[in-house]
Amino acid sequence: MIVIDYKDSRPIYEQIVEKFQKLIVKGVFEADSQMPSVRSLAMELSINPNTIQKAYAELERRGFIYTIKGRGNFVSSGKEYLKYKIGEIQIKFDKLCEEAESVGVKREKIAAYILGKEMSL
Amino acid sequence: MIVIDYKDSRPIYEQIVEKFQKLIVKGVFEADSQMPSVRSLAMELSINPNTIQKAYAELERRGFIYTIKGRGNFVSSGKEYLKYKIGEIQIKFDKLCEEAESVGVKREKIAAYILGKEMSL
DNA sequence: TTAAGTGTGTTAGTTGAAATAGTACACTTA
DNA sequence: TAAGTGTACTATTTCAACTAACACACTTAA
Repeated sequence: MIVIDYKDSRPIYEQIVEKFQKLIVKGVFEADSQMPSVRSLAMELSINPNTIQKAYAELERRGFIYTIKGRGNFVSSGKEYLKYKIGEIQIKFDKLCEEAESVGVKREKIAAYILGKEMSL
Repeated sequence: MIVIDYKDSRPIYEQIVEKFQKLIVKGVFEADSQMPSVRSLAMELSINPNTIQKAYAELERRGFIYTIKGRGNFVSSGKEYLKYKIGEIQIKFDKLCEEAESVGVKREKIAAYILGKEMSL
């Protein structure tokens, strides 16, 4: 199911995150179904359990899975990740708006630019 | 004028960039006045000329100074850096808007959020 | 209670990209 | 031509990210 590409320069845990993320977004897994345990997947891929752990922690941070200590990792209900992602985007807009204001660009101007009513900031 | 802080974890060239940037923004240097040469400043700070070169290249990229080969580096006219910075911010807004649209957030909604007419995206 | 499963935390080793240095080259001016 | 300037190439160093080893803690079922 999951294959590591050692020609790929990206870290292993990142490859794992991406692959599960795609599968979950596609709806391949049922909500609340159990993920492979960190040990079994590590064994299958011949890598250290900590690397799977790191991937799972990131998937949890992004809202794709949730963890119950001693029981395992489980797939989140489908829309959790969208909520997470929009939250992240909102934070980025907040920071960027502050940055723009610090160089004299007003919010009205930003809004107009985004709506295509102004060609530049 | 410029002092390196070796307790500071940031790289030397970055410290130099920041210090000159602040001085130039403050208007301490006249426009078109000459910067210290890479060699003289390197000598003064007891570091390699390439490190100064790297700092100056970054300052040029940001629009704070300009270079004439064989002659030296010179301070840009005051407003160059603002133009640069606003350009950078514009690019970031473009990317962020695309990202938002990819998860179903419309531009109208973004504009409304930025203007404070909506509490969240 | 115990055994076998699960995740977690701490520490140590590895490795690759970024930072810095050494050196040689090219342009500008007097 | 000499003494100043910036620049390019390569080598070395350093440090943070990644991965691994191992011990600990929780959950469940027999």
